[in-house]
Amino acid sequence: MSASTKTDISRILRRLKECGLRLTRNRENLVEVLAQSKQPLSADELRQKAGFAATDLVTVYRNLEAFQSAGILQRIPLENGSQLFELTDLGDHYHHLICRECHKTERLEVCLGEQLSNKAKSLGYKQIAHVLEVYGICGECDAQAT
Amino acid sequence: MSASTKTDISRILRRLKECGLRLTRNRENLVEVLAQSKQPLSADELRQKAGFAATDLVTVYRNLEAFQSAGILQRIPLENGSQLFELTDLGDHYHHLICRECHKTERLEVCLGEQLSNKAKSLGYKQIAHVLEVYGICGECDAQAT
DNA sequence: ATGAGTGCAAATAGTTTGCAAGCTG
DNA sequence: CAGCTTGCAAACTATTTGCACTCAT
Repeated sequence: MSASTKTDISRILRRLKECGLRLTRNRENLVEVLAQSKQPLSADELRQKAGFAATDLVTVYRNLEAFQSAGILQRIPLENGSQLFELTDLGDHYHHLICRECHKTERLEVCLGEQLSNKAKSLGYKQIAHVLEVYGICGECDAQAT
Repeated sequence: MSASTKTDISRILRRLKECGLRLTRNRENLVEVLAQSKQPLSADELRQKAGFAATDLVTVYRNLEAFQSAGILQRIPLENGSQLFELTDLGDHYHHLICRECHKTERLEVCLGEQLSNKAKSLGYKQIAHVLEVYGICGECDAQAT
């Protein structure tokens, strides 16, 4: 895992460079935290885990935006309007089952991407994207709720 | 349309009453606006269309919350974290193709509800809900963007 | 050295909460 | 008349923007 994570990281950094983004301490940190996290993270969790380097939330947001444009990051919307962030393989994306309490997530196998895009295109829509997420209370959180 | 809308409205109001909600001028107005709108509306659009009665956005939000609990209303999340609201038939719900510019929406036929719920249940999740929305730029908005 | 990247402060948008007064059943 | 509803003001959260300074290339 750690070996493959390491190569993942340098591959991602290379990709960022190819997109004309500069390699900064902040960005390296953020990519590393994202790559090592087994779960999608909120902007603030990300800042905390990135330690001293990524002190400012603003920087986190701006870099997440840049990462998304570079096609290496996906946003996962929560029911309350905030979001989690997760690395993806170039342009790929995933759907999830998400606990609304602890934000633990599991990837779902389904994806209707093509079907939905075709429908949208046939109706004259451009720049199509879709969201498919399932929310619930996981076993642990439900137990804790007494 | 207007005749059936009228019966729709009284049926909905009856339902609210059954749920222990009082019938106020505000609520009647909101239900009427929602029932007559061919498109889902934002909280603020709803307030404006409801006219003099529903002056306060706070009241709109509180009533939308109540309507949802009564099972007659669905929230549609947008990409920016805000939401649109739409009446639904008791507990039913829909998925949409939504223009990110003008918020025009079309209902989609797909719904993976059962499949997704089963998966989530099998993983020990409770209080399961899901979101499936498609976003794009509709033909008109794309043309206007020049 | 040039312009992308950053931090700080402040603004924003959408939504929520507290509390006193008003209205429904 | 009890207590659900409402309005006003204010708080809140997540996110965005402006601007001067810094750093990667």
